[in-house]
Amino acid sequence: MSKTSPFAISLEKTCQDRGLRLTDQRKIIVRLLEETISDVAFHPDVDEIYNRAIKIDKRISVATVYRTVKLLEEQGIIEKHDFKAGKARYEVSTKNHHDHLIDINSGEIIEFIDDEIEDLKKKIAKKLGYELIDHRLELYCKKK
Amino acid sequence: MSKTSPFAISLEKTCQDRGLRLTDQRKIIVRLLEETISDVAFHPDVDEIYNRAIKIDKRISVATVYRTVKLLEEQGIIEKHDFKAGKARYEVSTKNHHDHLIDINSGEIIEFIDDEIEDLKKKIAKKLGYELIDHRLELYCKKK
DNA sequence: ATACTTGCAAAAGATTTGCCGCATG
DNA sequence: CATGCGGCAAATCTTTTGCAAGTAT
Repeated sequence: MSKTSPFAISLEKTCQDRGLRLTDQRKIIVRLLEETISDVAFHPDVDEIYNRAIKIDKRISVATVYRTVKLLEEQGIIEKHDFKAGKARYEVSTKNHHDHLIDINSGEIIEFIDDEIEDLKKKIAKKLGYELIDHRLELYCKKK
Repeated sequence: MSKTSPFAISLEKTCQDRGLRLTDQRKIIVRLLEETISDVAFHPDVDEIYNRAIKIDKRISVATVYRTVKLLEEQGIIEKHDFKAGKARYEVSTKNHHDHLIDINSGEIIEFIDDEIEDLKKKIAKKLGYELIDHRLELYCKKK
């Protein structure tokens, strides 16, 4: 929160600009999600967000977290990931698309960007007669 | 069933070799899954398998489909996919790893293999100090 | 014979939703 | 003040599981 990343134009502001009502609970959730900008390895699931949230303000329910997270995703403000674990994980959308490497032992998530692979994705879609809209690449690895 | 693909060494045989008990219901499920070999666009979910199965033999339950599909996956005989739709989809494992292009309008799934991208994956993992164990690349596209 | 499988229905885990009082813009 | 939002609990959806009975090897 104090550490401002170049992307952190304040999600609260972004939400306001989109005309989303800024309730106390949304402010808290949005603030927590903001941490995923500076902490690239932090991809919380609903429960993690909820548990952190109630520590700040008890007047918040899981339902609200679910609703907020869904709303923000529809707005393209955050992204939903699945990482093979049964529950969804979220992070703030950044301008530059990145992929994920998941440490299958520790569960740690590492983000990476590789232009070469991004180009290839587009090229492959094109070759098959499609336009690339969205994509995901996940590398499940173990430490050497 | 009649059309034998080069990979179809008969899954039934494979199961036997692994010491899996071949019950009537397993035979049916396995036979249905075999179709994912010849029909590369066919990635059924549990319900689809179940619905086809009961047409062949009523004495089969969804629970068994879930149990069988899980068993086969643990054996590495089939693969589980998630494709952003809430439920898991399955296909028989083939020797050569391939990726998926999902038509976001029709839901159609296209498989493709690209050696260049496979190499890149390994290279990236290595660069980050990891060994690539598993990976998934999905391109969500729309027809041009 | 005996350990593994199955069906059924209940349970579990994640996510969604109806209702109604309440807060935001 | 009006519309949208939140809490709560019930409802959904997918997947798992306990139990008693049946079956493959």
